[in-house]
Amino acid sequence: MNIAISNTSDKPIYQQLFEQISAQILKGELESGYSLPPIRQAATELRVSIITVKKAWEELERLGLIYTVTGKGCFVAELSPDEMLQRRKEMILKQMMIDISYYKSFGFTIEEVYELLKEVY
Amino acid sequence: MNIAISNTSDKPIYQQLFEQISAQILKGELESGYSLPPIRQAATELRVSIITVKKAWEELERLGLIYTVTGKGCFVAELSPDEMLQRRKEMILKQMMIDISYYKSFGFTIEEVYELLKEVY
Amino acid sequence: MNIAISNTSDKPIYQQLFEQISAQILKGELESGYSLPPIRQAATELRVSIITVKKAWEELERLGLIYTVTGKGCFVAELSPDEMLQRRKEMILKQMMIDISYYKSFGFTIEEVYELLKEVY
Amino acid sequence: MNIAISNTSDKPIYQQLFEQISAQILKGELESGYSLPPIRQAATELRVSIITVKKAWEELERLGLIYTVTGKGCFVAELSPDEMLQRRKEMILKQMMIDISYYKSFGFTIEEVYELLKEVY
DNA sequence: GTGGTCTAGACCACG
DNA sequence: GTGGTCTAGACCACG
Repeated sequence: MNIAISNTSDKPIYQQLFEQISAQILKGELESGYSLPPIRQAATELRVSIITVKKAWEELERLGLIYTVTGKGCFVAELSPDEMLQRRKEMILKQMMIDISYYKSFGFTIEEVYELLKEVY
Repeated sequence: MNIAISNTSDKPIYQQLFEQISAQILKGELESGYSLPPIRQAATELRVSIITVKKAWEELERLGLIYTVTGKGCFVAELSPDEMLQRRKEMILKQMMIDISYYKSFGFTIEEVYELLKEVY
Repeated sequence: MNIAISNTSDKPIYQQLFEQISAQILKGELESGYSLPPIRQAATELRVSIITVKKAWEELERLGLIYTVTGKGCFVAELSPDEMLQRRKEMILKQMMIDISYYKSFGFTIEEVYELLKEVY
Repeated sequence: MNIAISNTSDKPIYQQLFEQISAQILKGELESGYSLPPIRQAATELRVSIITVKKAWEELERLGLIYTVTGKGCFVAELSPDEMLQRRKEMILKQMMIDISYYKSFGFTIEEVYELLKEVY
């Protein structure tokens, strides 16, 4: 588990957990079949509440990125490279819709947005 | 006042108000000297609380986009076209930093992000 | 009448009027017997409400800096140089008490305050 | 929490709260990491509304004097002694500019102001 | 009529 | 339990 939690971020902790682990799974950094640490252990290591970890795990399961084997634990699901790319796109496209409507509301064109993006990327 | 409030958005109402009005000011749609509607009237029209409107107005004043004349009302501040462009950039750059770190965390390059942006813009 | 009104100041307009005129009287810039402009005229010149001017004039009269002759207008009161100095001190001492308690609350000594005052005077 | 609220002061309650707590932080009386009382508890103790406390806390956070950890509470930020002195100066310099222009308008020199200050300090 | 402030109480997300 | 937000209504100073 290579996770960085920020307590002062606007993002809820469970959301930070969810995003970072899903990214690791979809980039292949966590291989299919890999066993996630037990909730209690993860909570201790990350110094967050068990409830928080559970919420993140549930969201991962809901999206089919992990699956639970009762009594054994949680495991990274099997995804083809194509599926992984597709899912990665979905993860950012949903956010992009929101981001873009914000940029647009301030009157920026796609080209202007691209120029600014390059500056800060 | 051309404002659309979404109750389903996770953005607080005062934040929506602030963003929409600041965008209108910085795009020149509300000219300098223009008198914003009295907060009580705005609250009634938008069907929100006075305090909610006040909070948005306060943020606008804090950024120097409007100013208050006691007993008279709130007015759009005078900004040069250069300042307006600069401010518009500031408004989205701060958000862009956050957006980009999200895209990056899922392993996308600037070019890939640009391609996806074009699709949905 | 040499008055500068700020609409964006925190100070109420009538207070600005009162302070500036009392300062001019107590510094001898407006001599005793000098006739203040009629309220309506002052209001027009200064582009403020009649009520505002009236409030300032009332405060001046309350402190004995001007007096009203019914049907004739308002006139600067007669004050000896000693009285004028005394009154000037009173005007700032009252405010100083408030200012000092603020400086003190942030832990500054009189010497430190003096050093800072010199920098910005 | 050692706060004294004055209902006779013309300073708003939230401003009094802000000033007193910021002074305590910047003088080192509240150490970094110290947990401020929950806003609801503070509101009850100080017999003011939650929103009033919130407004003061927001200003403290805006200046970086405290930070919020969701679900945990508000904590005093970490500031070096140098930063604390710098911030303390900033807090009174802004006010000093206003105070001085008032003293000056009544014709007092810096030396005269200093003499009067010593009398009442 | 205008803004400034305040209250008491409420519902919600997060942990 | 913690903060975040919101409401409806109130009183006040200023003009």
